[in-house]
Amino acid sequence: MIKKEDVFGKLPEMSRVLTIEDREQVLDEMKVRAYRKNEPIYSEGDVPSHLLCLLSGKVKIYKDGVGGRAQIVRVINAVEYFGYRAAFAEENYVTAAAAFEPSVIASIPIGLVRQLITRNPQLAWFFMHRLAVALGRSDARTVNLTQKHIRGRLAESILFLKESYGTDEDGMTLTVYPSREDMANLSNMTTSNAIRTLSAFVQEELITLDGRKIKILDEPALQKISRMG
Amino acid sequence: MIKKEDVFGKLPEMSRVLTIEDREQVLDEMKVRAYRKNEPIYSEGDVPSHLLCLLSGKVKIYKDGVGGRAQIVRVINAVEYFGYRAAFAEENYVTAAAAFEPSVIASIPIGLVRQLITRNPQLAWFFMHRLAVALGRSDARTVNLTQKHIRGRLAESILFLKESYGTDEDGMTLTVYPSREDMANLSNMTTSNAIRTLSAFVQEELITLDGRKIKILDEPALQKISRMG
DNA sequence: AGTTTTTTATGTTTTACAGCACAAAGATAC
DNA sequence: GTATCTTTGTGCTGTAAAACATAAAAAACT
Repeated sequence: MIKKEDVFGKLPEMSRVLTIEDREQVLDEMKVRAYRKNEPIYSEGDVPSHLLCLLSGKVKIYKDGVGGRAQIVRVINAVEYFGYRAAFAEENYVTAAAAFEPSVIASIPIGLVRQLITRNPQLAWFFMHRLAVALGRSDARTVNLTQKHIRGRLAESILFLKESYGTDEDGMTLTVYPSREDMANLSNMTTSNAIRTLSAFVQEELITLDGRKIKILDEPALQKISRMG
Repeated sequence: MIKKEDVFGKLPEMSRVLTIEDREQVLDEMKVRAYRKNEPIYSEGDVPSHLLCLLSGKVKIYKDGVGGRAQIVRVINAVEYFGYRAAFAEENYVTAAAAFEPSVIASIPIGLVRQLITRNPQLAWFFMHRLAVALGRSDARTVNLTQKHIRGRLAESILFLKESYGTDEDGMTLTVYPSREDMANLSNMTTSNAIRTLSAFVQEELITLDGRKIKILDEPALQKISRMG
């Protein structure tokens, strides 16, 4: 059983800037639930009703495109808010979210969040900052995914996962275990090509693979491949 | 000569929600200048110092990618704010901006804007809303540009320009006159292919071309091509 | 344990698109 | 008014990556 009192202290910024009364209201209205691996969290077209906060686990935000091919547009790491863009834009979701691995997620009704933001300029600035950073990343991603060649895109995805989720103590082994299909959906390529190109990277001793475990052997080389396209 | 007093009334949201004192401060610190066609407004890597507002004209936001190929990520129509993402993210610009056609732009120091936002929840919400909408568009664009085929991407760009800048009284002729290279940079393709595919659309009587003037003849067909990829 | 389903792997074929090359038409400069 | 530069237009060639086809391996289910 998850205690909401313990959860509140983890919420970024909110635990820092809210008044006592606001804290109590958040605690009162917040819900917490666990998601199984690959379990959907929300879907394209859904009406956004809550601000979500990933307390533990890993989440992917993706968009289904032409011919059922999905593109992962963003990944979420604990402890981070997500799922608020659509609500702030007053739109339905244009993306879907699913758990990469078993995850625990807190949700706070969006109406309450909007009140808090109105009352609290620090919190407003916090979310503006996050949105602005995300938009910059998204624009960069658009260009990278469209202009780079397969090897460049895959190299970038590997580095992106390292950036996003970090590594084991060895500093080399990714702590996320994506399927080949996930790698393809990150890198805008078919699963076949993700498999093929990963194999090529192993051959060239840039990485090693152990099932879904990816270990980076030559990060500078990957960076170069990513940059060159 | 442009009178700043006349300009203030045009500024979205600000002219509506600011206090008298804040209005005066904005008027005092605001600058207005004109840009010639294709003149750069800011460049990738620049430090953002001002909130910009396009008073008249048209602006493209783009990013240079691999091999000098540019990708237009967003377009701005009057009267609309732009150039604030980087400042809000506390980053340097990751994109560049240039005038599509002769344009007049007001600029307000970003420090002042941040003060206004802190004092004024309505204004904060306004910018959050804009950022959230832009992020959704950017994510959608990522998928469209990566997954659709050339014809789909070009059809989408034509519809995108219609959405963004509108049409003449006939409801069919775009009010923006992009070069073939602009069309290519919007649609993630080479200039040759933009030319070729535009010609194909003319052949198929989906559009007519008169120099850079694009007239849509069969919008439903273009929408279908855009959707199908 | 055995059966089915999913994931990974690899080879082959096809094609969409980039990359030239070149020419004509327009725009800009001198 | 001629020369130069830019933009537009078309044809041809090469290739990167998708599409398709199997098969082995791993995982999930009975």
